[in-house]
Amino acid sequence: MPGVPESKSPTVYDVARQAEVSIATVSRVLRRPDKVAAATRERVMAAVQQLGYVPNASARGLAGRRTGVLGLLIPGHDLPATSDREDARTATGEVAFIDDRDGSAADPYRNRYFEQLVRGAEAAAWREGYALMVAAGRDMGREVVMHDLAGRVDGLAAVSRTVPDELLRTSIGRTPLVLVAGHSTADGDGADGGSEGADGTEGAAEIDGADGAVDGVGPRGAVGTTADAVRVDNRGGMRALVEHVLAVKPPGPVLYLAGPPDSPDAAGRAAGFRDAIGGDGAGSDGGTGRDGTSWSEALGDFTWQGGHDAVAAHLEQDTPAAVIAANDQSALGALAALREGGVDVPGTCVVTGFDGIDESRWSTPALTTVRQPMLDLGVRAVELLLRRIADPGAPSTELLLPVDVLLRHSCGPHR
Amino acid sequence: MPGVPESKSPTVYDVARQAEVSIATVSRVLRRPDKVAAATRERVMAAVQQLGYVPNASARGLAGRRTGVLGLLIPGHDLPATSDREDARTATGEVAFIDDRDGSAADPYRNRYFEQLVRGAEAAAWREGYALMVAAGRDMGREVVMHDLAGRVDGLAAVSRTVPDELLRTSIGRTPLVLVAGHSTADGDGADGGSEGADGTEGAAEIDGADGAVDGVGPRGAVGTTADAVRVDNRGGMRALVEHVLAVKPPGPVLYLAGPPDSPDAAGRAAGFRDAIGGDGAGSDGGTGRDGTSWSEALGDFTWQGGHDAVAAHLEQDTPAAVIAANDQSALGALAALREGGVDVPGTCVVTGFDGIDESRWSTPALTTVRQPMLDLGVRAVELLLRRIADPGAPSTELLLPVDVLLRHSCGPHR
DNA sequence: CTGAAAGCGCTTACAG
DNA sequence: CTGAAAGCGCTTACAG
Repeated sequence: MPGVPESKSPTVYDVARQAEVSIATVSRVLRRPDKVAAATRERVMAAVQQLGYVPNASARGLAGRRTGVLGLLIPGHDLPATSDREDARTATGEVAFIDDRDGSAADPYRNRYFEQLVRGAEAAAWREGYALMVAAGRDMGREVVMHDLAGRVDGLAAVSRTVPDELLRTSIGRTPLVLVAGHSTADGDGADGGSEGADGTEGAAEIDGADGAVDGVGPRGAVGTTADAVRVDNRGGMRALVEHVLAVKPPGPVLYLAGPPDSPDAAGRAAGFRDAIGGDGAGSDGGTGRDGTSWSEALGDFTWQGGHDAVAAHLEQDTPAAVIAANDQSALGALAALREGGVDVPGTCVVTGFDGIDESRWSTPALTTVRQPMLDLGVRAVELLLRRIADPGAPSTELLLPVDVLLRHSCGPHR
Repeated sequence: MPGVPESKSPTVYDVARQAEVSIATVSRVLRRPDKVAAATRERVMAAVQQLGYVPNASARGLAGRRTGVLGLLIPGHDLPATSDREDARTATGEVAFIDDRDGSAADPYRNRYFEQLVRGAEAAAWREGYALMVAAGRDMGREVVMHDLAGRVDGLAAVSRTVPDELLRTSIGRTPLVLVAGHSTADGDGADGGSEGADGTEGAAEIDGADGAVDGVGPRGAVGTTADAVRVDNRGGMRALVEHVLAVKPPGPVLYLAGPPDSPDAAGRAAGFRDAIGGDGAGSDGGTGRDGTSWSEALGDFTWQGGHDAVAAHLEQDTPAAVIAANDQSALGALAALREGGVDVPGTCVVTGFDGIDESRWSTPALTTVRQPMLDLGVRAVELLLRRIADPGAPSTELLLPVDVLLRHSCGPHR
């Protein structure tokens, strides 16, 4: 292969020499082909082909002051320990047999909630000519990951509460940032308090002190800077769902199975419930709705067990005609408690969830729920980020995405 | 905020000035802290903190001749058209109601098959100090994506047949490459022919002409270069599964529901079936196994419909005591055909699949199947890639990962 | 339409 | 242990 360097990648200089032009022209052909004479362009392209030239993204990023990469930070778990993954077998032909009649062999480490988000963001980014770099916040070293990411990208979309606001502030520096609605999925991560208005107003996200990176320990800045954000209409979705339930449920009282008090998602959904039920009792834990329906509230924690236990306890005093759960997992727990209590769903009592997780499709009966537009969330986050990058000084935007109600068997016939 | 530049990100020079050291020392503190005196190190770290310094990854990549990024190329679909995503509503409070009693509202664009792969690769990459950049091959512009990716990463893992080998060769240039086992999921993508031995030998993957980038059109190089590869033990998994089935199935003939002839996965699984059934007839489409079991083969195409139709047609002549399908989707189709034909599963006939897709858990009866270690596939691909990057001249490696058999109700009681 | 030249922000031998 | 200097491979005004 005469004249072709085997070991080293060709550079603009190699291409320029081969095409007998300057490196400026090579660059122009690659970036703004219309600015170059057709004949020259073809010579250069031929040289590019021949040499198998691939532009070095680092050099591009450095010279052009943009990386062409967007970052996405999502919650995530660490890998299962190697010993769990590998078992003892590595050789071919050793096959493990697993009794999975209960379906429990599904990977517990899987976090499906954000897969769609990633897909949406990824597609939108490439469509706009950006690559997407995804990082799942590890329990260990989130700051490291953040920091690392911040230096690699032109902008960062972060799922709310993936990292502490403090970290966002100091790590990100001047990197454009978009906050993406949090998640209601209970995931051991605990702290679900954060940037959304706890009253369900879902106000703009605030990052305090984003103005100064000088003092990392002093009092938070009095004037918070507002970041762009994309959220999901928790409140409107729950309102619509509950209005539907009130129209179709059997006569009798309603039980609202709430989420944890410190979750903004839970707060938004609770507000939607109150919007729909109306009447007195707003703010308290029970009352009579505007249509005369009597209702009460039980406290869940977004987990299956929490939902199960709360409903089981409630059943000892009363049998509801509807259980409105703040999320799917607790609704699934409620379903189990009702079954154990001999309550027919949806005949005697209808049940609804919120989130649209896979399990909601496969429960018996299948769960009526509100699906969050995770794909769109990703797309919008990228769009917002791009806007912010294009105009760093623009006023901050907050998008509230509409949701879908998925009608399934758990809320009975659809009159 | 006196002395703090608001608009421009601080560089090593700013840090050096603040800490009263040279930029070389700043760099050293960040990369090899042990090589710097403790006092100096602390001064520099303080300056880094104060200025909110974030290293520029492009500059690092350029100077250090490595990007610290690994690429992963997976098959993928484009985003649904905007009109499909957005509907007419954007305002809050507009909620769509969707009748999902049949569970069909699941996102058809979703490709779950690779989500685990990505997770495994992502986690492994970060663990090793690399970031991961994922690109889903778009129908349009795969080459563009590939090319773009190649310039951004230190190495690339590509799912087999995501892009044509030709493209791999010319686009990737000198970027280290690892091939990851293909997929058997029928996905409209069609061409499933490729790098695995069609006889089930699953030999090393060959990329022809990887030696020269000079001639993009001439005859393929006579000596193919072998790329590293990670594969899944299709053959061993199917063999183990079938041995189990032979032990538990009701008396009667076996039907092997094969995959498309041009699929290497299908070939590997078919080979595993023949290993297990033994006896004569190897290579033909039926015969008598070594234990006297009579068997025949029907051709499927990895789709539900293909499996359904093939089995429905078969039922007109014979009722099998076991249907071994080459993948889950066709097994699910087979299940439906058997139900329509009034054949009791697993009482009269047992059924098995291959892949471990979600739907296999939720079918009635739940499907016994072989689960591919997708998470591990991602982890191993990254490990192999890192090894290759560390030693470009090393002989190529091929890993064959063991699989799990998931025993569920479709193959009856487990004696 | 094209070229010469500066510069993007780091890392890394090489001296000392 | 620390600093001066070269250089990584591009892009982008600025001239012409």
